[in-house]
Amino acid sequence: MTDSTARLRDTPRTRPAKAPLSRQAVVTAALQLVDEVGCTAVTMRRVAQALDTGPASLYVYVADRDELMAEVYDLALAGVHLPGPADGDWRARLELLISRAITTLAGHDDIASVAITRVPTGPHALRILEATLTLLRAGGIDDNLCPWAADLLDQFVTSSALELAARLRDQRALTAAEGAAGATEEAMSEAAGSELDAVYGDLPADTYPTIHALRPAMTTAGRDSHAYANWKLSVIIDGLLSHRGPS
Amino acid sequence: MTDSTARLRDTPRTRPAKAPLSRQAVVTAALQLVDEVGCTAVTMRRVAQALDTGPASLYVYVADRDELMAEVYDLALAGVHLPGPADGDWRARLELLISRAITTLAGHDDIASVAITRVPTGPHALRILEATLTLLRAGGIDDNLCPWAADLLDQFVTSSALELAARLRDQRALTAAEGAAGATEEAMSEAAGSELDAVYGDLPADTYPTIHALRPAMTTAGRDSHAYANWKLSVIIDGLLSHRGPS
DNA sequence: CCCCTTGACGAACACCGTTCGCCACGAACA
DNA sequence: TGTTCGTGGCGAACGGTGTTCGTCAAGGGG
Repeated sequence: MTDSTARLRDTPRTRPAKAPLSRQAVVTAALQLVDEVGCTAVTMRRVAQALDTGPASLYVYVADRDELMAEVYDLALAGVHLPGPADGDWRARLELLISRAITTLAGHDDIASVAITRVPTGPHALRILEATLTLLRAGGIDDNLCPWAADLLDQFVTSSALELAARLRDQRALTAAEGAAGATEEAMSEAAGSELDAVYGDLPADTYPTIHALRPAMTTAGRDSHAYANWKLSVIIDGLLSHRGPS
Repeated sequence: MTDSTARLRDTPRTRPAKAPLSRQAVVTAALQLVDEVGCTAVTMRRVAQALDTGPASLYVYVADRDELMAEVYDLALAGVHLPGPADGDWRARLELLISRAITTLAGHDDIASVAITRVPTGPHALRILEATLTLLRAGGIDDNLCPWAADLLDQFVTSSALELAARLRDQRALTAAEGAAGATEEAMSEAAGSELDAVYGDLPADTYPTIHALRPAMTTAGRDSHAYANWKLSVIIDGLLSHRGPS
């Protein structure tokens, strides 16, 4: 008896500034948790624990885990600053916008994966879509093609963010393992080109002649460079421009 | 006693042609299950049930669920036929190869999602990579750029397959719901342009002027047409070609 | 002052991936 | 031929998940 009443009185006293538990608080805590433990490890129980409450309390503000993650996705996109006139012409601005979107999303682990299941319709996603469409129009892309082009770019952003996030993640895991065990040589070789080079290198030359012939260029060493990502983006924009004149 | 011996004698007699439970049998059953109930619904328990055994038996042939899905992914890729000389020049063949990869993958629900987490190194993935690289070289793409170009195309295949699979899935769910309830009007409007058009349509014109201006072209009606996917692919190839001359 | 709506939440349900340990079976060997 | 031993098959269980239900306390309206 006294125990329960004491606990009831103590709990609010121990946490007097406890969050009023709004929808925004839930989403913010979830995003922070995504950054700390990764996307798949963000469970309703952990989010609730971060707000020190029970899992059932979250469902007052959020219908699903999916809906929560969609909200987290849009909150992550809030960190993307739109390029301004000082950033150059339309093409420079577009490349900057896309690059920022990719790096920002990849900075929150696999959060971009929610954009695969459902088309994002949050305010920040729309803000970026609006900016993208404006820049494409400024580049002279045909009005009928702009939505398609924006969709293609969005597809590129999502997949690039996921790829980058995956690389960042197992790079982090690698350095962590390196810290634990002193396998410097193994860690070095894996960090440099991962075991993918070994896979391509050990391929029989008669079955895969072209892979074998291009093996020096297949190394994943230069893959993490910004030049690679920028090259891909410029390829897409060049392709869009070649479709500008004719419908 | 008699019960147990009877059961022991009956079980093999009831299932005399029971599969010897090989790795291939597990993977095949998993792929079939993917087609029937969808990717996320493929659980170890269900795969085991399809082979009428227990979940623990699968771990003799497969280390993880991840490894199983990776194997399923490669088995799915076995269904894409490589274009031959009769299919036209290098560009026509490349476009055909990419299109086939997308539609084949999308035909097995979200199976392409395994290509996001881990780089596919199965035999069929390598077979397709080999063909892609060969066609790119035939197109005059610089040898140093071919791996990058192949990676870009692969990224495009994966994301396009996931997008297409998602559309196929909730299109199927829609027709199923239509069959259950007779909401013909609602189903029609949703099937035609989904609720995405409504989202874009109800956007305030002052906050999102470009989206509003391009609204007629933003309709998702024509999005499922093959023309759309082909256009995106041709944009990428055009972009690659514009990088052909200079390094 | 009482009632009654509503947010908070403990407990539970159904299910998941994975592991442990036992059991029966087939082959190798005496 | 009899015995032992390694191994595939698998029942049972563990720790975890998303989600729901029914209860409970608090606060505003009558």
